[in-house]
Amino acid sequence: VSPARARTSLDEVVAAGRDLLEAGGPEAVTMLAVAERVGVKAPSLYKRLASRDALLAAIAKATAEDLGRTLEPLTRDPDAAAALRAVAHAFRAFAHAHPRATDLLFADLPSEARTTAASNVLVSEPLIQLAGRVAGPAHALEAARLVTAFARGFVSMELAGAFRLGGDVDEAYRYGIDVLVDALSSRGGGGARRPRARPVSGAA
Amino acid sequence: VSPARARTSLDEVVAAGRDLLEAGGPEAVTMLAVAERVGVKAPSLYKRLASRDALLAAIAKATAEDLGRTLEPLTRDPDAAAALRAVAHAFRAFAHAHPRATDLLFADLPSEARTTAASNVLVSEPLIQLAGRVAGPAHALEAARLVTAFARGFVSMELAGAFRLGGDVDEAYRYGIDVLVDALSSRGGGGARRPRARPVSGAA
DNA sequence: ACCTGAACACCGTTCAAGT
DNA sequence: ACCTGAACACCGTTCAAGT
Repeated sequence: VSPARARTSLDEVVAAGRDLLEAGGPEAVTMLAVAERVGVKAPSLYKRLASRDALLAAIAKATAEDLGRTLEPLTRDPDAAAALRAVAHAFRAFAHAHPRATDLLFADLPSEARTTAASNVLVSEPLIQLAGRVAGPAHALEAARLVTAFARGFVSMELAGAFRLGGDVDEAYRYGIDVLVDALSSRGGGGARRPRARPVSGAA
Repeated sequence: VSPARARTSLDEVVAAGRDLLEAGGPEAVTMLAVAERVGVKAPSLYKRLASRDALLAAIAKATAEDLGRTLEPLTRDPDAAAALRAVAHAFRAFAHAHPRATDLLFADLPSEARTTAASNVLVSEPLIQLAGRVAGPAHALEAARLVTAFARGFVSMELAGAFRLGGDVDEAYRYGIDVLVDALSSRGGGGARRPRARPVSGAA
């Protein structure tokens, strides 16, 4: 006789999870709510995913991929300092567009699978290379971590509502990024603020 | 007849919650586990706290107070740049000593009560004044946010295990703090690295 | 091969009743 | 005035049974 045909898919399940996460936070990502959204009963989800934690990890991974696709092209600007600033501002814009998912990317996961995603994207090859172009190859990794840590910290505090002492928050972010990029530039290799004609990889 | 006498207290309940949090993460902070620890049944906890969220908020608040007490004295060093570096390193040490609680301070809370605590401590009066001494009064708030965001971002990524590309993590933090403090100093008011005899509050 | 209903363990929370 | 046992709703997860 006819075996039951699949009524949903892993992608659909993850997409439903992302919607619920953005709409109501992690606590709204219930196996029951996800199941209802994809037109299935909760136990069926376990054909696609081992657990709710695995679902959250899958959401984090999908988000990390989106973020990576958003940022990567920006690292190619021949003006390395401008590229680094652009990446930082694009990260913040992404976080504003997907606040809960960005939070999840860094923070929420129990167990191991958690920040793997975030670290792989945000301190990944293209960003480290870019940081090396700005700060000099000897400090590539440290410079990437410096910018990443600032951006992540600023945005997470901002999303959590930690900036309630007034002041222009956009301006504070721009100030921070400018200070960082300028400092890294002047410590790093050659011309700090002069755009370079093309990427260099071993400048003194 | 004799009314039942109190078998525990709010302080004891919060202390039990902090122990459980540090030992097993937020999911280990169960009303049942807390109740067992203080020698009471779970429903009795609701005489002290409105909800589990209120317990987490109380834990965050207590942690914020500890952190504030740890950092505040360091802001008094007449050498403002040295003081700012010391605050940053002390914050990281605190986070290493109380990783789950520090995470909670910034991230975990549902509802409103959450990051109130963190923001009130980490971007509070003494820190803003200190940042103003380093970067000049016009940029006090932005400079405080810059250092705070970096420290919070770095430490949270570190605690989440996001730094697995090798490199000396201690050194990366020191590098970041030094770059930041130097950059703020040279942008800010008067003598960047020369210690000042006593705090100033309105330097050009 | 995927689906479902029923069931289990666990948890936050309420409440009537005890002292 | 604080304590408790019992109960409820909700949730993640398992599993035997259906197609």
